[in-house]
Amino acid sequence: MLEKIANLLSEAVKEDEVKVFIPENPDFGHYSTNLAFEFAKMREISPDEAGKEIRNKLTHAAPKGFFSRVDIAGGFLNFTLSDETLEKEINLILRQKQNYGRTRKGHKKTVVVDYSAPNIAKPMNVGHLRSTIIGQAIVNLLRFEGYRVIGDNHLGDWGTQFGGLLAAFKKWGSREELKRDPIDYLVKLYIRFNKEAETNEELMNEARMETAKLQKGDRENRRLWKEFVRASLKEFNKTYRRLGVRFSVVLGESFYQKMLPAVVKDALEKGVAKKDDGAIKIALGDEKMPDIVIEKTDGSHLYATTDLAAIVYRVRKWHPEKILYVVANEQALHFSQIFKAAEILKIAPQTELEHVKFGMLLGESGQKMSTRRGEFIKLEELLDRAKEEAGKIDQKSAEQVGIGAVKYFDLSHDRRSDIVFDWNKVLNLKGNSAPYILYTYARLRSVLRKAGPKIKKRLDLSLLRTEAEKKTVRQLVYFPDMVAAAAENYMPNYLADYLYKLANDLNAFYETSPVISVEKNLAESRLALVAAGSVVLKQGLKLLGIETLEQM
RNA sequence: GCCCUCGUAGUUCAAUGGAUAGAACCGGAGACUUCUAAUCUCUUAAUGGGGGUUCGAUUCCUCCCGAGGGCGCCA
Repeated sequence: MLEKIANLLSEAVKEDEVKVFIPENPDFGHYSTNLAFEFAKMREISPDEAGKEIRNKLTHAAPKGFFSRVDIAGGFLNFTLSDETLEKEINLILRQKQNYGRTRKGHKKTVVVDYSAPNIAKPMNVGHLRSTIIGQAIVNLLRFEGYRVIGDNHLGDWGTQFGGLLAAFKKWGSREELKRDPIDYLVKLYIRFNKEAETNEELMNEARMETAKLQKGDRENRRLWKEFVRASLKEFNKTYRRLGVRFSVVLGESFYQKMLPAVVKDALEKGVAKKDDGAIKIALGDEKMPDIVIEKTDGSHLYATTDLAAIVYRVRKWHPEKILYVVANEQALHFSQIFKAAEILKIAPQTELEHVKFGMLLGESGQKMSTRRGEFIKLEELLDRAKEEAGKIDQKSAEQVGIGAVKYFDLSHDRRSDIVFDWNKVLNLKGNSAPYILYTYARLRSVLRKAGPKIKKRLDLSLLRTEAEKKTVRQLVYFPDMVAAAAENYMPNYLADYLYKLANDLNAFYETSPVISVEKNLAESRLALVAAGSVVLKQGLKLLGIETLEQM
């Protein structure tokens, strides 16, 4: 709708960039534009005059009866949609159901979303939560906008820590224990390794040797490493299943190892990389960014090299329009370096690379959570506690409500800012939370069930005149706009915020407007509103990765 | 030292350069013989400070103060 009005305006005044927004105050209509300010300045006339001129032009361009009124206030033009338009829109919701708001903006365009990326042999902690939850929401949103989306879990399955792990496992390891609780066991082994290595030089050397053997393809090490990966993945998948997260592909860092020498060779041939102190570096020619090492003196490669290889691979394989990296703020410098290098190397000329960054989770003290201080909470533990908390109110829906609450807590924040991790806040089941919206939905569904087939869903807007009803209608129509804004800016919190407001309006409507016990025509109109509300809540939550419940 | 983020009610968070800065939690007062009270209705309270750009600044620029993060031949 927002786009439609912008197009109408832009057609009317022959101007490309027209900004239309949703005014917060409903007295200012459904949509507003500040176009008259700009016009006034350009033509040196008063905003009022400019407004009138635009309004005249618009009435020719707009379909008859589309707006019920266009007001001029200062330099603002305020558009109020006619009942006819609103009615059409609500009926569209009822007809299209979960497809209401779906667009084809991304038709024939591909986006790769790199998200989650846990490390093998380490438990997923709340730090991984954000990437996983935000990443999945972005994947859902972009698909809804018609993009072909490749969700890629860039596993941390390669690196020097495997040397220590291999050495430790060969010395003290037991297959049975690995089977029983793989990640927990591997962590214990790794801790023991680090502790003993402090006093035992020999152990460190062994680890280095094991790493080298693994990288050269030693059969035994390769087999063990694969076992670690498989066991860890099995546990991760349990968590992903709980969270409703699904990847298109899971290509870890190890996947790109074979490509690394080629990346280095290419960079050397293009004259972008140079040998320096025995290592190979890419000079970025930017004061704000240190150069990046892509090959160490000993010939081995690094994180940065892998990332460059991943770009090459993704571009060749999917020809994406964009690659999004849903990774924490802390890695901002790393990604600017990589993107700059990609630019100089010309390995992704048609692809936009973007770091979709997110803030840290801080401990309750407001400080960074750290493993050292024992503040890093395991993801599974968090989910279990959320479930337990929700179970205090209702056992049957505990898992879904609890997990929904955790997801919503994350997604309702601006992803870029740090969040203070407070159990009470995360597990809050009241107010601005998933359970609040889920509860609203369940009540609406209950009304629909109780009404049964006796009452038809037939909308007559002239009957819906209370404040609560009008607010709800207004809010419903905004759904496609909010989804589009959330998708285009990779900001799921726009949608979360919207759903909360909608639920708020629906609850007020629910309190004040009985459906079943009223006169037939009114009942039918209200039931239509209930149905439309439930459709939008369900689909909106689904895009955030939260499943609704019919009863709770 | 250099670079990047961020300072909004008591607390935790919102606000694509727009109109009277919104919520939630906490505190206080009310509402269930009527479609589910995990609900609803009232109520107190905020843009760190100084300049600037603009018709208009929480938002952009600049300085100051304060907080966090990053600057590895780690990932």
